[in-house]
Amino acid sequence: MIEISRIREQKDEVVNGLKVRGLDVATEVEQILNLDKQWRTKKQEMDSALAEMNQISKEIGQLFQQGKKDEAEAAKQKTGELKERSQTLKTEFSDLEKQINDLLLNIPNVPNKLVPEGATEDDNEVVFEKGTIPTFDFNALPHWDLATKYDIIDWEMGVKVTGAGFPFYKNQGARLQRGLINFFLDEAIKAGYSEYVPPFVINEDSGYGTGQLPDKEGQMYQVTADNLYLIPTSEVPLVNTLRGDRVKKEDLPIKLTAYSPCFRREAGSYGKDVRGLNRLHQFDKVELVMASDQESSYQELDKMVEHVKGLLEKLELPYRILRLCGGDLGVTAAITYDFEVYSTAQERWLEISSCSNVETYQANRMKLRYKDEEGNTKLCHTLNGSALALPRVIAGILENHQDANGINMPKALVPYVGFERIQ
RNA sequence: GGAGAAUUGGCAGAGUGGUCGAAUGCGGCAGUCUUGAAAACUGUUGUGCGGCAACGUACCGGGGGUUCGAAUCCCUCAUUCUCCGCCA
Repeated sequence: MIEISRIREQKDEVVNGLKVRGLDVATEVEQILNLDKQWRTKKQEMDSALAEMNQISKEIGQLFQQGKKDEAEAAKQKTGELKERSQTLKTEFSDLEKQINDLLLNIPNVPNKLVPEGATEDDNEVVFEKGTIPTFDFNALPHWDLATKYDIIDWEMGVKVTGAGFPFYKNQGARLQRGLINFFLDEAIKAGYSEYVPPFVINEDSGYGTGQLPDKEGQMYQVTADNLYLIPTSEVPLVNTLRGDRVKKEDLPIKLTAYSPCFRREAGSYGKDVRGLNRLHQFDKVELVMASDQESSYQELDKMVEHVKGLLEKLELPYRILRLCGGDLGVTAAITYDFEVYSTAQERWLEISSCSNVETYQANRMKLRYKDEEGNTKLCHTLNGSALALPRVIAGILENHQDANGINMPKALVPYVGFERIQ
C-alpha cells in the first residue's frame, strides 16, 4: 500500500509515475487528499471531544472520592449528550479512515524511473541475453513428450489422483526435482541467505501483509474450515516473518530463502500455455526474500539478479532478462526483472524467475521499520525473487540438453542428482 | 478433542473500576567519579496518530460489550503452560 505521506507530499510524482502503467489516478489522488483533509479535521474534533469526556470522568471520580455523591450524580447526567457526540465523531472518523484506506489499496506501486512505458509483455525491454540456443539434427521433442518417453513425469496419474496441473514426478524425474531443490538452496546459502522451512498455509493477516488479500483471494486455494490459505509462493510466509517488526539498521539486509511447493488456482488459464510443465497448480520453488534499508535496496536487487544469472549459467541454459514495462508490472512491484529460459522445442521463452524491488509497498502495509542514523523511523524496502521455479527449469533442461536417445545433466547438477544422463 | 491457569513496556514483574501510560528491578542512553574501564551514584528512557508548538488522543494478546470512567468486570477469538484423551 502506498504511503499517504507520499500522496500528501509528492502527489505529482505519484500521478506521473503511474502513467507508465497506463493509469491515470489524478481523480483518486484528489479524492484521497480531500478525504485526508476531512480526516485530520475530524481527528481534532474527535480528540477534543474525548478530552472533554476524560476530563469530566476524572472530575466525577474526584467527587466520588470526596464523598460528594449528589454532585457526582448530577455531573453524570450532563455526560449523555457529550458521549453521544463523541460516539458519532468516532464513527465518522473511522468511516473516513476506511474510505481513504480503500482508495489507497487500489493504487499500485509507483514504478521506478527505469521502468519502460508500455501496455503488454511485448513492450518489455530485453536487457540481457546469454547462452546459445541449440539446433538439433534429429526430431527434437517438447518436454512433455520427453518426460513421458523417459518415464520421469506421469501426467495421467496426477489427473487420476488430483486433477490437471498436478503431475507426479517419477524415478529420475523425482530425483532431478530433489537435486535441483538442494542445488538452489545451497547456492542461496552461499550467497548469504538464511534457510527456512516455512508453513505451507498462511492466515488472513499474512495474506494481507504481502498483498494477496483482499484482492486476489480467488487465486489462492483456501482451507475454509480453518480460514487459511495455501501459499502461492514462500514469499508470503517469509516476508510475513517480519510483519510488524522494528529492526536494527545494522541487521539489514535480512536475507531469507526457502524451498516450498506453491499452490495456484490459475483460474482462466487454458490451451498451449498450460501444456506440460508450462503452468501448474502445484509447483516447487526456491524463493529469495530480502528486507533492506531504503538507500541500498537497488544494489541488493542487482546482487539478487546476479545470483539468479549464476544459477542459469551453471545449469547451462540459454536465457534472457527482461525489464518489465509498466503495463506488465505486478501491483506491488516498483521494478521487476523477469528471467526467461528458451524452450527449444516450443520455440518460445518461458518465465523462470522474477526479481522485484517492492520498495515500501509491503513494508507500509505490514509496518516493517528500522531507525536510520538520525534516529528517524523509516519503512524497510522488501525484495523478492525466484531462484528458481522448478518446472520450467526442468522443461528447459529436458528440451535444451536432449539428444536422440537421452538427456544430459548439466555438470553442476550431477553431484546433486547422482546421475549424468536420463535415458 | 476435554478440564484448568495465564497473556502488562526491550526483558523480568506489580497493579483495590477513578491523579495508571502504568510501581519496582534489570537492560539502554547521558552524566559524576576514574589515567582508562568496572563498580557506585545522579538523571533519563515505550509506540502510533493529529498539531508549528503547547498539548491532545489512542494503545496493558486481538475483537466486541457494560460504565460518567476499564489493564482491572462481561462475551468472544488467538496464543502459551499444566493435566487427561488421541496420534505420526
